[in-house]
Amino acid sequence: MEMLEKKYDHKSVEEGRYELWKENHYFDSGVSNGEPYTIVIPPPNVTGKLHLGHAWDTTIQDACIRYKRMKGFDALWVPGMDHAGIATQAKVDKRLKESGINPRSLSREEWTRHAWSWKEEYACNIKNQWAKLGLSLDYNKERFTLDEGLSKSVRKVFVDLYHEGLIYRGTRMINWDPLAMTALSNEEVIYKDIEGAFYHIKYPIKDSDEFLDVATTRPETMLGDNAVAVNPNDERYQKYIGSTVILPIVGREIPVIADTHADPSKGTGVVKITVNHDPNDYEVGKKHQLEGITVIGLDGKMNENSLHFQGMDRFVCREAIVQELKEKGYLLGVEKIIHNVGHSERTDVPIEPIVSKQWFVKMRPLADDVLQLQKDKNQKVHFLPSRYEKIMNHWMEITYDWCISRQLWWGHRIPAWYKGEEVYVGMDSPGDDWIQDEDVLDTWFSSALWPFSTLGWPQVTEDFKRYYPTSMLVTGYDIIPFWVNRMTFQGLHFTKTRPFEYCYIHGLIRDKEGRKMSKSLGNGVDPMDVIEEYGADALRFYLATSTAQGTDLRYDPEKVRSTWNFINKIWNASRFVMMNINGIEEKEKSYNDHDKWILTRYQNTIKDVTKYMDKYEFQNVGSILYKFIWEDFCDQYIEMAKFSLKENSTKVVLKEVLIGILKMLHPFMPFVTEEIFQNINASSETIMLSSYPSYDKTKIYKTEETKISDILAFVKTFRTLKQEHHIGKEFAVVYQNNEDYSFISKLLKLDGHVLEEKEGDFYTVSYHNYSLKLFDEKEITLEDQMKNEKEIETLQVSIEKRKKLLSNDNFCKKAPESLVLEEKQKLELELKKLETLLSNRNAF
RNA sequence: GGGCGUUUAGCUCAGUUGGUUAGAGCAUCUGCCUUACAAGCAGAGGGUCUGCGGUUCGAGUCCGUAAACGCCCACCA
Repeated sequence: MEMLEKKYDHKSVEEGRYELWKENHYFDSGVSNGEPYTIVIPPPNVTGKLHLGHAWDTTIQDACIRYKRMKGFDALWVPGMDHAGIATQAKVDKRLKESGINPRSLSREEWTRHAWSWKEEYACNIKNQWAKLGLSLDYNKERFTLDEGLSKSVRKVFVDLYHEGLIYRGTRMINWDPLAMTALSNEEVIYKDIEGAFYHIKYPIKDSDEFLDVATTRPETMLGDNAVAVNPNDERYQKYIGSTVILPIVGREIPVIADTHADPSKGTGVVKITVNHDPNDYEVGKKHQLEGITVIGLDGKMNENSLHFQGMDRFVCREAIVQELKEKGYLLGVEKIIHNVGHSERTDVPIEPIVSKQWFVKMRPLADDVLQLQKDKNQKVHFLPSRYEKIMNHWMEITYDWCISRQLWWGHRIPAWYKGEEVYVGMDSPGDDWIQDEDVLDTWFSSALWPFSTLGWPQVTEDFKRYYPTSMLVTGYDIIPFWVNRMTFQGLHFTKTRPFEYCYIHGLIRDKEGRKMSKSLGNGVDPMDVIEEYGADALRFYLATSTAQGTDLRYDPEKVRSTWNFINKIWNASRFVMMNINGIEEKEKSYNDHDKWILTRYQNTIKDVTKYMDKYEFQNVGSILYKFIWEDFCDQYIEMAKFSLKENSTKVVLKEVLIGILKMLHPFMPFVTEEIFQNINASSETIMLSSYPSYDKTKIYKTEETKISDILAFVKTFRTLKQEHHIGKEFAVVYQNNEDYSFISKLLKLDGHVLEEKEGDFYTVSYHNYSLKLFDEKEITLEDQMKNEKEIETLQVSIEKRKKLLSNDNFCKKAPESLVLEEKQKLELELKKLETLLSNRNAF
């Protein structure tokens, strides 16, 4: 046994440990023949560094995996990363531009080579960060969304869905990102409140002096207007239905149509219809057979249909048009408003609704299957906390077809080939004279298959058979619509089962003021910096145990620091144990009272911790362990053990309880627990593969536990009284009776203070069966008496309340018997205490 | 418009089948260098659990209602 260093030094403890674990294959699955327990990591994007949110997310998973592994499960944690289409492409383009290369001047093949080298670089960074965090990932199973196997499953899913009629190609109005120059799904559009205006424009009625007041937030689209609509029931405008208005500036004639889309209560009740630039108008246009005119191009600039505005950016054009309308007398007014505008999730530019030919997944049948699944208690995905199930179900109810094609180079190429008008969808090219679709699939299309594609699907591999469906998925609530929902319907459709039994949802990490961590606010925290300062163990324990399931976490460095203190405490307690267990005999049958006290509490701790680990309530695990270790083990037991260090039983108990503590902490603080464990066992055996403590009721000693607890309560009463009355070193005590006072004397360090008998004023200190007289040399002051009186008063109130409660027939009849008994005992204790206080009063 | 969450000590948060003296960390106050740890030890103070109403012998916990803050979804010419 090597002695530990005097101080806990997280750097030297963590240094090199991960590499040893990895080399020794401790992370490998398939070693245990226990029941499989599987988690697939939410694959981080290969676009940058891991942030605190990743650290949180992966710590939770690692804690689960390590716990289950110690419990004898065949634990598999699948690592991997996501190619992150738009995000990565944007980063690669940016880097190319910075080195003076126009990314679009490269061929697709050349560009892709750059992207892969980017991927290698960032994947390497991420793996280093995983190592720093101590994640026990099985690297034998590592996957990347663009690797060969996963690409094959992506194609298989596409092809199958196509043949089932659940994927189709069609011309629809979609969300277009003019900066990334690609289509987006509805989920990738973020609505933000921004300042804008209602522009009231005069649309003159043909051959008349009259006009219609049309309000719009997007005047630039008027160049493409196809009609003006009023509600058929709106009396104000009945007479105009069927007439013609002249589009200002443009001079084009467009009809006034009747459609319920026009809401009489909104604006002026007259709405312009721009079929090609608004989703609602698009629908109206279809109904009324209006031919759309596109005026904004894919790059967000006004196109050849926009007169002298051609070439202007859409927002520059807005200003220009408003100016011209004003000059020509068509502008009736401008009304400033705050309105919601859709922005691209990735590039943050306002999205442009455009009409385009894209690939879609037909959602209704797939979503209905999930809704059906969730009605089956035995087959459903169980959310933790359960309220998040509603988020998924709601999405499944309202979802519309998913636009899956992206006009990018980085991703899975759509397995569709064209020859003239012919379309072929299949796993491979049908021949050289066919041209493959240029587009790639939405990143989430491949992510949706992650739980099973990583395990070898569509092949029915050994891994797939053994580890699928997975046990648990851990992610933030913000990812539910993008990922959890899609994994669920794809998993269900293709594997006929839920992809994971449980879905553990955590919140977002915020700063101390509750703001989201973001680059623009500059309030982000790099987990690697925290690890440098306090170590991965402190960060992990803090992250895993600080909040209840599903709630946000306000990051507080002070708490990481206090977790470091906690580890330092464990470190020092371990040093104490190791200093005092020389010559230990491992077999021991007889224990003294305080040994039995801690053994009993230790067993109860195992029971509670196991219960909460199984329920994934880590907050509770954390507080139980913290309290047990710091208060029971360190503050109380170690102090008592100092009286019996020569006894083998105490050595055995110190070692047994410490090892149990290390094991229970290990899922959260893998490094330091391993370090101490190996030192104390003087072997290279790893704590990772040791067995988790299990509850043993034969080691519960109720009588002794109660007795020592009473003694400790008595000791506390004594100390409180001594401090409150400023009793210094000169004092004397006289015992009222003689039971167990040698133990109490040691705890209170009373050597030399105990007298047989003494006359004069004294305080009585008592708790339960223990009682003594405490004499102080200095006079008892008025202040002391006041304190005593105040205590008597509050105690009397409490006694009255309890008496009243116990005399309530309803309470005695309806409350559980044990509670009534407990109340009676409490009353008894209070009455005894009152007696003591009253006798103190008499002494004054 | 539909839904969800939060509101508990100065601050950040626990409190999961309702049980009567509501907990922790940090901060504050007092006394201690007690040989594992002063990043520590021994004590103390601090809360009418957002308001109102209800169910109950008993409510931080369940029900109803109001408010503040936050989030999600949908719509917004």
